[in-house]
Amino acid sequence: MDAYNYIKEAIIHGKYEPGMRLGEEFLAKELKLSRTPIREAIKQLESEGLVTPLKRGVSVRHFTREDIQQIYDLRTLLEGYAASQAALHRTEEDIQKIKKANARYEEAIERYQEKDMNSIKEIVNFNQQFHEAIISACKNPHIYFHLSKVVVVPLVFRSFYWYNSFELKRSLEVHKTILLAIQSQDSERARVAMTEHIYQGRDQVLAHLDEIKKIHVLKEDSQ
Amino acid sequence: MDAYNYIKEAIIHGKYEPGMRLGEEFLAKELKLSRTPIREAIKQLESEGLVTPLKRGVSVRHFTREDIQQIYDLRTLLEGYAASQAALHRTEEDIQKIKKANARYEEAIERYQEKDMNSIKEIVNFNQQFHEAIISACKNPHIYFHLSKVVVVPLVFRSFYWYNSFELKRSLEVHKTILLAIQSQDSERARVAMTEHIYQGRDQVLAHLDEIKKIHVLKEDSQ
DNA sequence: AATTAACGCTTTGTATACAAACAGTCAATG
DNA sequence: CATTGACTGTTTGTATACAAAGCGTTAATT
Repeated sequence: MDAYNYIKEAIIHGKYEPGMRLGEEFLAKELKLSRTPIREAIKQLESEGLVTPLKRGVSVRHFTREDIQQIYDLRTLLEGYAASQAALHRTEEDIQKIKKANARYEEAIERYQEKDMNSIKEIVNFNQQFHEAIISACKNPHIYFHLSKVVVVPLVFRSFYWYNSFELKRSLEVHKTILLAIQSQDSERARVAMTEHIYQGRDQVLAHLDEIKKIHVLKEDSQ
Repeated sequence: MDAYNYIKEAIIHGKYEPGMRLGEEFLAKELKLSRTPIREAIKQLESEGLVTPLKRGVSVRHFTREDIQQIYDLRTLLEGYAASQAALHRTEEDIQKIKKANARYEEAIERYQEKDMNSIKEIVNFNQQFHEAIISACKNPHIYFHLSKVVVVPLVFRSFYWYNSFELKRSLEVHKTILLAIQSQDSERARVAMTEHIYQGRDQVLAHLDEIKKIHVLKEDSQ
């Protein structure tokens, strides 16, 4: 794995906590690389907004309540639109992909063990596949490109950390509603259901924002 | 000016044409720098989508008709939303800023000389200030952040290259309509007017897409 | 005692050297 | 004649060395 993805994952999973300073030398040692590739990775992360520039170096970005409100407003707008367009332009193949992702999501939820990192990673991953399948079904690759930067994965990951079994199942049901709307080309319903779904995710993030600053990464988690 | 901005400007103004390969060594000579800072700049431009990765190195991104359609769809969605929110949340100060930008825009249009690069640059610049003033009036800095990446400046620049005096004045009138709607907190009107305005810009780009591949950068333009 | 100047240490920015990967060419072989 | 293989030159990827800029601490002066 290259420097960019390594650092990104570390931020997503909370290994590098919000506010933590990321010195080049430090990262170079951590990844056993020289500073050159590290610097390039940092530049990219900076342009995505995952780290914020300091007077010297960067630190892991910290998101305030207000940030989260605003980011999710943006996300509902874009992903709601994507869902509505997907309903209009989806092919049979798109539908199969969405179904498949959601089936895997369902399986992962059944296997779910509270607060187990690998279990969460799995769920987050299939959830992401579901959303991405819809976004790519809208036939506007530029939406996909930009949404992948709007969706701040650390926040999504945190929201799943706090889901309980019931909430996961509810989220699964909403996924099914969205799928059905897209399948039956009901674009407005798809938009509204997606919008509501994302707002629920936002509420989850906001509800648990203060509880801990860091999700503890367990030993057995690091491969 | 740093490597990133230099290359970006060169792409915007057509000095580096779409499809042109940008080798590190070449850019290093051009900017009289070593490859190290060049590479960092390229990584950033890549993550913004201004250049596309090749098997080896990158080339200046070429936008197809379809790309332009899709990008502008996205832009209307976001900037239409921004205008509607600006209408709801604008302060008196915001209005003054928008007015001021538009006044300068008007002056620049009066001074306009067809196909003169500096004249166009000036107009593009004040137009941008107008749009940015509205976006920042919507009080969601994340929208600003992402819109600045959605709005592909090379395309905007090209569209202005082809505007004639009449079209510029019409665009000015639409600006005034948008301003009025924001001032009177008519959010839906602001959204619709902005959306229409951007679609007009898109039509302009599409209409002249084939005419030339490159806008010739005049000697006296390079400072 | 407080303010500032200067020094040294840490960290980032840039250049250069070297290693690795890729593309194109030419020759050998079926 | 086409296809494959090795060779060569070019370009990117990484490491390291050095330059420049920031920050903290200490010492000197008021």
